[in-house]
Amino acid sequence: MDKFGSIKRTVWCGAARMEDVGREIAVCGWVQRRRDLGHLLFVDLRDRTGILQLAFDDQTDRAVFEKALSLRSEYVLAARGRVRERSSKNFDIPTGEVELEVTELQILAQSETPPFEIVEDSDVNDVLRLKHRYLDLRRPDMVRILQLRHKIVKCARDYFDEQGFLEIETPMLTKSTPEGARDYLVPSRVHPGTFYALPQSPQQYKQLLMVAGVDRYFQIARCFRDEDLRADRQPEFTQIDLEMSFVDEEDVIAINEGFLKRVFKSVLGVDIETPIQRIPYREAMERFGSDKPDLRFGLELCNISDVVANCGFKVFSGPVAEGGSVRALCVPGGAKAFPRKQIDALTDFVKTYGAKGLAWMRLSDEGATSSFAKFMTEEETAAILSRCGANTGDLVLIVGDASNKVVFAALGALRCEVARRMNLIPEGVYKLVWVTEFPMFEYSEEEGRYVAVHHPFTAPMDEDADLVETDRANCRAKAYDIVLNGTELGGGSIRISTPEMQTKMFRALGLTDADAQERFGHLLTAFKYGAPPHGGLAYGLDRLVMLLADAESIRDVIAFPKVQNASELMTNCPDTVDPKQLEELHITISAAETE
RNA sequence: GGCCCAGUAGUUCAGUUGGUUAGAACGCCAGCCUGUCACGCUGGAGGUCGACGGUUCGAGCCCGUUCUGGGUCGCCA
Repeated sequence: MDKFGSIKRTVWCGAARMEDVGREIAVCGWVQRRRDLGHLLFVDLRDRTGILQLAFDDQTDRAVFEKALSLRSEYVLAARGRVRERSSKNFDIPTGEVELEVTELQILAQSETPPFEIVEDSDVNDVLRLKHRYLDLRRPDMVRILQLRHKIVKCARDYFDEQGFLEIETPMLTKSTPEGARDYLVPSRVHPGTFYALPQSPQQYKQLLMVAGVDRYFQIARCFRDEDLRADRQPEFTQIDLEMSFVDEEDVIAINEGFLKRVFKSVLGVDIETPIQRIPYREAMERFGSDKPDLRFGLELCNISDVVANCGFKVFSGPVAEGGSVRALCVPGGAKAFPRKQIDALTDFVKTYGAKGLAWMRLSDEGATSSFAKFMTEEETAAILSRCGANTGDLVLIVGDASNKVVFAALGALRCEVARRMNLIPEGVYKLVWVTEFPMFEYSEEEGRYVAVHHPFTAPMDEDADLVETDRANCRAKAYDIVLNGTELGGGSIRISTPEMQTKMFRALGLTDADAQERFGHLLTAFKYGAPPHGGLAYGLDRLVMLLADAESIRDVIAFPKVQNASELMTNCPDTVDPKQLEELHITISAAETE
């Protein structure tokens, strides 16, 4: 092994070009591959910018050649030499017209044979990749994602800085306000029996910054939620978080359309159209069965409740009578695309969303066939087809349930599934939409009370302000989500900024004034000292990177992600701790897992 | 907490109806090779078939349990 120092890098591996021919340069990197031709030896040297071929032969310098013979995959090298034109060129890589004729070689580190090859588009399983994430991150596709992520964050910093925003850090050790997601807790040593919570978002702090007169704040904010993971959900994630004073919805939306325009242009070179389309929540649910509709394809839902309200088929008439609905998805050309077996699979699919079944109707040249023909008159069947606008060759899929929530969930998901199966989703298309006028409250069966759909600091729409007290079910909020291709990228709202309305809000959520004071007293008190009207938005940075990088999993866009059970495979955490640490924290473990 | 999927060499996989000594490619090791670039050629090493238990004359294959991962519903103010 050689001591580092006498060879210092002058250029990155990926940078060498024809115009460098004749220049003396020095490069550093890892051995990607060695090609031993006997009296001639080639080594591909890789750093994060690319690959440069090093050339050795036994005539020029015997000692350097012998040293090169000992090289193996992933050895770390520093090499100095002269750039020369290759006698046979490789036009597949950017540096492929040149090579480095090495005159001085240092081996800075040896490497064991890595557990998997460091190559692009590796199909090695996730466990192995994550256990050796430092190797996984050497792969060019991972390097590109890290760079893309950096670029997006840089773009956010530049843009919001230009718009007069101050980047301010808010605490990681905060007060637990258990409303919504589970908190990660941190025990206090100094105050026995008490706990900090890691922030689920900087929400309250950023509002307090508005009271402080900061006016425009943003932060690349790490957030924590102790809930189960998904392909697009990690317990520890990052938001681009911002808040503005003296604004209404239009101002927040305008600033963010500027940001989205900028980030799409600078990262993907894509021009997005502004203003971005807006759809009220109610309409999004009716048309797409989702509050984050994917607008890259059609397949809108159709309400057939009134058509089937009095039909003989109880599966349809029942839900309508019970206050639910029956809705249909008309699939053009679906009659052939979905044979019986496929429809059975779709039935299983909708059942996962709570639907009791999936009714279907095919319209072919021979007429209509359906899963419910014997329960219905021809007129009733015809009425459904007519309502759906079904043509010959189409398939109509129908879900009815006493709960509209189930109908929307099942059909909203089915709509996307059908589009996937029929390849209706165009690639390289970015459909952004603002979903607005979210309901303020949602009744939680589990808790037996109304809970905030967004969060309890969201302001009601001006025309619905009285409904906070009188009709929670129909009260709408000044809340908006930005949705990209069916994924919620971010969300925000205009906030409540008076103690009176905030107090009303807490009461509406079933909190006593004493509870509200105990949990949110800081905010209520702050609002007594002159809170400007304010609002903001937070993006899920990881999801944004995922979509722009076209990554399948959120793990691919986070340097050191956690796996589904929220552990981290490389460092093996969470882990037990020394009893002494627990003692200092005044903690006793009551039910330890037996190892 | 529920449901679904996967686990065979270092890696990615194949493995017939349950039947002799579990194969391939890549990687690794050794030898040969002066223009390769997924170098080539020759040879070699490498396996607790995730684990445990059961059925069977016999299990990589069938059954049960379990572990590890993935997806998803619930959950995610």
